[in-house]
Amino acid sequence: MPELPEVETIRRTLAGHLTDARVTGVRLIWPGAFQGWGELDFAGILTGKRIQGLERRGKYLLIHLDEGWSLVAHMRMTGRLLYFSASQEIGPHTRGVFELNQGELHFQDVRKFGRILAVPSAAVNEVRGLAALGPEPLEQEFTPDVLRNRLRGKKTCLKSALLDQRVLAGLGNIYTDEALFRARLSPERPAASLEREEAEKLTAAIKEVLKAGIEAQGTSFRDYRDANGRKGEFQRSLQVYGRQGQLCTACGGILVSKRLGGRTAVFCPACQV
DNA sequence: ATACTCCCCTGTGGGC
DNA sequence: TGCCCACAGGGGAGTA
Repeated sequence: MPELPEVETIRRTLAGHLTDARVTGVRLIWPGAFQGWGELDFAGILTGKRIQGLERRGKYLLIHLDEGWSLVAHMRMTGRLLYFSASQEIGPHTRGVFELNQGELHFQDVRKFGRILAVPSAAVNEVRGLAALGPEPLEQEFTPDVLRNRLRGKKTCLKSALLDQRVLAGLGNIYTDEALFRARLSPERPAASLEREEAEKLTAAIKEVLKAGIEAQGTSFRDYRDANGRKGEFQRSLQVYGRQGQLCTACGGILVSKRLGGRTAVFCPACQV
């Protein structure tokens, strides 16, 4: 579910509530979502620790605790981290509750794909998935040259390459479709075929659409909510995602959807070349 | 290494 | 109306 703008919004809406809070207890309702470290169990690691700060890397949310521990959380498709200032009844999809000295943090996840790991802060970079993460698209270091280098030698289409978190971190199905439309590039283009000028357009489009997504506090196409349970607004600004069969906002043609690398891409076959 | 497909789950919406 | 199937903001395992 959450892509970079949604995870960033969760981080921002959670930071004020959690920073300096102490974990007083942990209730694992569906333990499969939580993983400890070696012989140390998840609840044992957390209990008593104080939260020092929150960090985002790609679609991962890192919650840094004192005494050298961190939580690595990934929402996958339907995960939510919700903060409540007072004790709150659990819902049917609540997989775990972090009791704090002030309030509670609930992890909800309909599809049970999301995971939260407790790891030594020094070992965060070794966590599978995090280890091979590509560059952060909103950092200055992410340039057209970097993008072209990352796509060099790839045999897949542009859409699949952009979804590969090792190429760059944080794009998912919504924002790849939107970025490709803004750059007027077809998702079917061979990833390695971008000319210099096209890479410039795509780099700019990726940065713009992610910034706009963050500004709108994410896309609530269906499940996504921030830490306060609020929806985002970016679904109102989507130009292609979910609009197959509707009119292209640029040329008035019909948007098409096509399965590429196991995911659905929506695009304008006339505008995007 | 790279690039596919399948799979993990539950809920929903469209077609019949 | 009800049933069945396909599909859903993701990514890991397994396979060529």
